[in-house]
Amino acid sequence: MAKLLDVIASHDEAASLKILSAETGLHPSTAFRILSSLAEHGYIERTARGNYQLGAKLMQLGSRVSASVDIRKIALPLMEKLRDRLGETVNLAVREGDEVVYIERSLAKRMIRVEQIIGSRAPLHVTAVGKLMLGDLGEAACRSYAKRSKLPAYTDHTHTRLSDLLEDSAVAIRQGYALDNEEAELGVGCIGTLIRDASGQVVAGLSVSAPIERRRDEWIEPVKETSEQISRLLGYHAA
Amino acid sequence: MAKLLDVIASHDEAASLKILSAETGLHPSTAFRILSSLAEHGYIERTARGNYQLGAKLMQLGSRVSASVDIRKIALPLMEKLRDRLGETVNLAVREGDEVVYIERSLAKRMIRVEQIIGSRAPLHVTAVGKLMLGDLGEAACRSYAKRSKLPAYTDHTHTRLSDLLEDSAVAIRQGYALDNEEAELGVGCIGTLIRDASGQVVAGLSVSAPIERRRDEWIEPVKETSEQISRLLGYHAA
DNA sequence: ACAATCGTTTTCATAATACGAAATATGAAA
DNA sequence: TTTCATATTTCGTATTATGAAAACGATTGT
Repeated sequence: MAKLLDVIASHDEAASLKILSAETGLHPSTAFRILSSLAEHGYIERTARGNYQLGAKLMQLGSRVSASVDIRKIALPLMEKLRDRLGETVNLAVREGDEVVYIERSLAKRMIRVEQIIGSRAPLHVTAVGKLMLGDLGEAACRSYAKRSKLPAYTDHTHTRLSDLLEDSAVAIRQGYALDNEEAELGVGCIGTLIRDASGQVVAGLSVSAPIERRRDEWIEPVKETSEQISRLLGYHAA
Repeated sequence: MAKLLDVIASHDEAASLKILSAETGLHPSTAFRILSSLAEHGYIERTARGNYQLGAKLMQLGSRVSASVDIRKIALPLMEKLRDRLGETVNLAVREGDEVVYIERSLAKRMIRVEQIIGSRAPLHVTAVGKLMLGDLGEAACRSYAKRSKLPAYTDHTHTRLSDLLEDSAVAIRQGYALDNEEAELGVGCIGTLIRDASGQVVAGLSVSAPIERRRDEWIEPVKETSEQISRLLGYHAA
């Protein structure tokens, strides 16, 4: 049953019994019976042509999944995979007021590594993820944030001028990732991306942190991919 | 399995095996095995205390349910129940631009009845559902609509003054239902409510239409209840 | 219009496994 | 600790799922 639902979900169009039995490896008559039972309970629906697609019941149940099913549980395995691939610390952060809070991490297995404490905070404008969140909220919200926070400098690389911040966050959104060039702490560079849920809302941010001289542009794609995978697991699917 | 998922979904907190086996009528050991299997596949998760709640997999699958799983299919049975209860025509409409479009109906079984043609349209400000949609969008959008449409009169009951429309739609939102007092056609009265999906967005409107002299205030509650049921089936659950 | 073909659905004998009772383990309260 | 309630595992039996094959149905080509 799980195989069938996965295969149906993997198709954009409603799929035929033949395709489903082939891709799951189930005997057609077995697949047929399971599908009939699923359809009876509303987990899948049949189109006019008799093909199968996911059903409304999944929507109802899906929407009731407690928000407390932590993003962390879902993200951690993928974060570890990314950490192993890049060899550097990977962080998961959410927004809380005008700060990002680190809620999960996967530490680099190295002597010299960046170590964010879970629960630690940083203002939005000094982190890659925070700048993306600002960019996502739009220029007005960004201006308002600047006014409230006064854009305090954490290092001499921090964007303390509104115009710089606006430019940086707008570019970040356009590119789908943000850099942090020693803006929070000297010697530390980050690459950050956003994570969205089923409703398209930004719910978290993913970032890799490394000593600035070790950071590589080649990491951008892997980080983007990982955050996209996490978003998909949370139900996001690009417009 | 379906029973178990339904019972889990019906609880706000994670439920124990005892509760689940009792409420489904399944033998505890049977329930245990099914739950274990569901958990293995991610359809449910276990809390630290060993209780069961819906899992992330349902979110993923739920979000992939094609939008083409028509609201109509889900709504029609409930519309028919409402029609049988009130004895009058029930309509389902969605917004399209500055109009509502009727996409489904359940006709009264009477000689004299209101008959909307599926696919027919009406401007927002002359229908109960349309006024609710305007109210939901807020005052600014309502003003902008009035400017664009010029609020043409369909009968001498139509609200053609912006102030009347603003007042009416704001009241409608506050009450959770709207009336149409011969505003679209003389002799026809409606009671309308909104339908929302899992993300809380308004996706459709439900209305009962009857000759104005037959319409009763007692119908308001049944109409509200029915639209709430449909919203729940679409995954909406009140904030 | 008819046969042929392909995909779906049903039937049926058999093999697999789900079932419930009971035994055992776990953990919270006394 | 001991006790009690709930959760988990075990095990023989009964139920049900399975795949092969047949029946059915729709679509395509002749």
